[in-house]
Amino acid sequence: MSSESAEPGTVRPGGRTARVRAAVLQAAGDTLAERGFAHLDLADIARRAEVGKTTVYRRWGTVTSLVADLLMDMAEQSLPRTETGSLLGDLKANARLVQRTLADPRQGALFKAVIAAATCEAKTAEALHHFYDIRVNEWAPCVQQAIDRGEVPEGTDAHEVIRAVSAPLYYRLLTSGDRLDEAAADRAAEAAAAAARAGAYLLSKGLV
Amino acid sequence: MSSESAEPGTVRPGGRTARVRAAVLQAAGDTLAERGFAHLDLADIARRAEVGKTTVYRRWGTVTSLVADLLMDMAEQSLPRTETGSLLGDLKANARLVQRTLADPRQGALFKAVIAAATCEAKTAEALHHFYDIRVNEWAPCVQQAIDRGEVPEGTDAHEVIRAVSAPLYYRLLTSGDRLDEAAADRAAEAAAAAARAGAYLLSKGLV
DNA sequence: CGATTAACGAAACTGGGGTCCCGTTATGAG
DNA sequence: CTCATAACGGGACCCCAGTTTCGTTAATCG
Repeated sequence: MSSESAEPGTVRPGGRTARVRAAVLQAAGDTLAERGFAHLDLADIARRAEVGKTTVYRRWGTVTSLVADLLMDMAEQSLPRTETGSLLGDLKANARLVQRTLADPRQGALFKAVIAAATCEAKTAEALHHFYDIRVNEWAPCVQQAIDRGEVPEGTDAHEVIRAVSAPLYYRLLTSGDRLDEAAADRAAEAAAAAARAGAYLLSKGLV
Repeated sequence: MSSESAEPGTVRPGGRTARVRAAVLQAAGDTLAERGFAHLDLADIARRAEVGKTTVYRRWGTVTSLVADLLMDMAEQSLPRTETGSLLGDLKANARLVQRTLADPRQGALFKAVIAAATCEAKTAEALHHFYDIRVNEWAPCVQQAIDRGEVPEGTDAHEVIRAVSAPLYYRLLTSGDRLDEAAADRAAEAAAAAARAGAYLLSKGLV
C-alpha cells in the first residue's frame, strides 16, 4: 500500500538478483583497482559485468553508492586473527596482515579507491567506517589480553592501540611513494606496543 | 623550431596568466572543499573563476591535473614551526597544528579531496608526496634536537617520528567519523614521543 | 506446477561535459 | 612606443554518461 516500493533487490534477493549483484561488485572492484576512482562510470561497469546498464543505474544510481555496497560486501569477509601469546607478536601479526593487503597491487589500489570514494559521500563514508569498526573489533581483544597479562597499564584503550598499528601504514600508502615493506609493518607494531606500554593510550587521556 | 610548443603559461607567466591561475586555483579549492572530489568538472570551475572554459581545459586538461597544480601552490605556503624546548612539546605543537587544520571544515574537506585526487593519477600523487615531504622536512629538525639533548636514542629516524605524529590524525579523519579534538592530537604526540624514546624508529630497523 | 509481478535488459532519447575553431586581448621583447 | 604572438574567451559542435520507456525473464508463493 506504500506509494513507493522498497529498494529493488530486496523482495526477491535470490537467484538472478544475487548473480547480478555479485557480477557488478566484482566488476566494480576490478575497475576501481586498475582505473582508480576518478574516471569511473556505471555504464562501463555494466559492460564489464555483462549486465544491463539500466539495472546498474536502477539499483545503485551513483558510483559512490556502488562503492558503499562493495564495502558492505567486503566487511562480511573478515579474516580471523592469529594469537601469538604476546602483545608485540599479535600487533606484528596484525601489521603484517595490513601491510600485505596494502602492498598487494590489486588490493592496495582498491583500498585507495575506496577511501577516495568515502571522501565524496556521507553514506559511503559510513560504510567505510563500519568496515574498519569490524576490523578493529576483531583485533582489539589481543590488547585486552595484554592488559590481563600486565603488559600494558589498566585502562588502555584497546581500539586505539589497534588503530595505531594501521595508521602509519595507511599514512604511508596515501602520502608517500615509498613501498610498504615488512620493516614498515614491524616498526608500526613496535611503536604502538611501546606507546601502549608507556600509557599513551589510557582512556582517561582521550575521553571520547 | 620544436614541433610542439611548451605548456601554455610558461612563456608569458605574468599579468593576466597569473591572475587566471590564481582565480582558477581559488575556485578549485573552494569547490573541492564544499562539493568534494567526485562530481567535479572543469566547466563548473571555469564558471566560478569567471574564466573561459577553454582556458581551463587548455592549461590543466583534467581535474587531477588541476589538483596537482593546486598542491604545488599549497606546498609553497609553508607555516614555520614553533620550538618549545622539549620533544614532547614540539610534537604536540605539530600535532595541534595538523589537528586544527584537519578539523577545520574547509581545510579538512580540502585535504580529504586532495588525497582522493592523488589516488587517481601518478602525477597528482607525486605532487601530494612532495607537499608532505616539505612539511615533514620543516619539522624533522626538532627530533634531531631531541637526539642532541639525549631525549631519544642516536640513530632515530627524525622523518619517521614526524610522520608518526600525523598518521593517527589522518587515519582517524579518513576511516572514522569521530571528530578530531585536541585530545587526539596530544595522544598522537605522546605516542610518537614514547615510541621514539623506546627506540622504535631507529634507522637500522627500517633501512629504507 | 502455474500465476503474479519483481527485477532485468534492449533501445531510443537527452543534456551537459569536453573539444575545436577562430577572433580578441595584452604580455614581454626590442 | 610598437610589434609579434602567447594566452585568453565566445560559440558551435560532438560524444557519451545517465534517464526514460516498455517489453522480457524468472523468483517466489500457493
